[in-house]
Amino acid sequence: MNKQTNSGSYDLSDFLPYLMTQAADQLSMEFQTYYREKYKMLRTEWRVVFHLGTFSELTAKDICERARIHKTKVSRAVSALDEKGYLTRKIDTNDRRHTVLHLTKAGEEVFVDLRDAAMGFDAKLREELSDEDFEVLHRLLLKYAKL
Amino acid sequence: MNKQTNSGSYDLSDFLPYLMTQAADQLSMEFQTYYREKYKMLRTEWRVVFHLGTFSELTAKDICERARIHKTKVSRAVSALDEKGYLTRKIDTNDRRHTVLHLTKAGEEVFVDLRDAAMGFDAKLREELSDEDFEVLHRLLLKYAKL
DNA sequence: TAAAATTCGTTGCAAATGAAACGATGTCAA
DNA sequence: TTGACATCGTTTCATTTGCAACGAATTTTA
Repeated sequence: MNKQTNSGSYDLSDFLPYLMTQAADQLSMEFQTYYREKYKMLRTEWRVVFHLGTFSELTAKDICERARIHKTKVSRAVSALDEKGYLTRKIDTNDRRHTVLHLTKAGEEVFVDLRDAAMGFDAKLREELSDEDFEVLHRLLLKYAKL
Repeated sequence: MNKQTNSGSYDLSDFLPYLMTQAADQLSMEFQTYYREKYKMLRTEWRVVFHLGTFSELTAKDICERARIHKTKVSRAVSALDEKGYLTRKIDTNDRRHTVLHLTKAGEEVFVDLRDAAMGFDAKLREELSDEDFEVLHRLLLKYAKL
């Protein structure tokens, strides 16, 4: 019924959180290499770019909530992207605690490139799966991710 | 056909590596809290304990390969576990570059407790899934994790 | 067998992370 | 009003990580 190698013993690969973490790490590797090498970006930076590319104008807080990233990490990612010239920050005149972010032209180009790369990678993965397998996987991951 | 929220736009939750990372993070959270608070252990430390508990005697190198963890991290985890009194190190007399590790009595108790907690957590997750869903999920994760 | 190369594990250093405190701003209630 | 509290984002500090260099032990090669 299950895939234990030693009869009676509990294997780490039976532990779903472990197995999923390993799988996610393997799947993320290739794409991570791409944005790290091509744009010298960290994971949080690429996620911020993605959210801004998709939703145009967001505050750091918005990104924290959407992406479930701690505000410290987002703050540093935003600073790094600002220094790279990929986004601008504009203080909200209605509530000066808020800073509205949006991508520059250069940032937009990075977004388009990375989004296309992600879509291509995704399409490739999907081709290897039957529709049924994909449906189950996507549904369960969505459920666990609580997105 | 797919779950996009904005027609025509590509959502991050469509990107399998991202979605799986988020799901894995959510699933790992509860268990992580358990070993962090109860035993002040880091993730790598619990994994080392698990491998030693399962396979009794291993070198640091063995653990690196089995768990796909960098030797630096394993080295530091082993040192930490040694200081906590959970394992012993014994230089291999046949090849003095190797150090054979194994759990102490205290380490064994930690292993049993954590393994049981993991099994319980796993069983709870599985109850919520149909056999078909579980089969698909487990098979695909094993495939991607390349374990 | 001597020199070069390899392996195992550790260490030093720079980068990345997490938690808590902070300043600036805004809200609410006395 | 003004004083207490909440929010947004940054900064500081301690911890964790990744990379490269290293020492000791062993194997390979010339």
